[in-house]
Amino acid sequence: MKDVNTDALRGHMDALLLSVLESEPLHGYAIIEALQERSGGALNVPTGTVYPALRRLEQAGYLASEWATVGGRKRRTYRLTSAGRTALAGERSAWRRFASTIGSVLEPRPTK
Amino acid sequence: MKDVNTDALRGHMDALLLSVLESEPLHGYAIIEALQERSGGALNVPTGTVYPALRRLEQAGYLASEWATVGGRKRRTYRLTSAGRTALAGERSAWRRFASTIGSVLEPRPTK
DNA sequence: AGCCTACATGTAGGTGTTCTACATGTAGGC
DNA sequence: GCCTACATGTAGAACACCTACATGTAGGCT
Repeated sequence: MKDVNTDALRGHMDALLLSVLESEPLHGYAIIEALQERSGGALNVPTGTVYPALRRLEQAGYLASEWATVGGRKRRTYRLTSAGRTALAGERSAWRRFASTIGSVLEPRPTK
Repeated sequence: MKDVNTDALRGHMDALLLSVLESEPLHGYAIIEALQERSGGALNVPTGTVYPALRRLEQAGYLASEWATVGGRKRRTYRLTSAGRTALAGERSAWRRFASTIGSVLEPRPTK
């Protein structure tokens, strides 16, 4: 599967991150793997994008985190706050609107 | 209809511009109107975005332009080059891939 | 005359999210 | 001793978009 141009993700990253955290808390590395998995391998988001973005979302109040040590390795595990759930719902509807808008321009149905 | 967040357009602008020029040449102002129309009013792209973008696309070889005077007003009319048509096809398939990727993460089908 | 809206193009400067590249460290297999 | 996977993080650059401004014509209303 060809990679999507990650530059095009601008503005949709938050939605993706909130979405993979919806069903269970995950740490950064696992989030990256989850994105790859869910996208069928199309989404290879670099660590330099994910970690700062997670901090941003935590500061915004959408995520909360705590440290854990598993197998001698330290992890920071993030979970959705209730504000995060609300934000996710908003991101989802914004995405649907966005996709349908772009679609309507890119592949217009012939009117006649 | 609620506006889409135009900031999220980052990376998809070229596709939109090439797409509205597919069936007929248009000048900048008309392009903005065409985008509004096709999107059902959701797409209000500011002139400060469109005009520089058109120049960028012309420099890339995807568009060609010529001046015209209509009703005392000067217009720069853009048309797709053949390279532009090829680029548009690429943008379309990139968009489909992108939308399906984001969709698969944002609204995963339950596997069980 | 004066004002407003629609039409029409363009530039300057700022913003912000993303990228690339680097830095650091543990665990475990070969 | 080396490599890969696991794991987090920072610094700095890139760049496409935004806001705000600048300029000018045409035409309607008062």
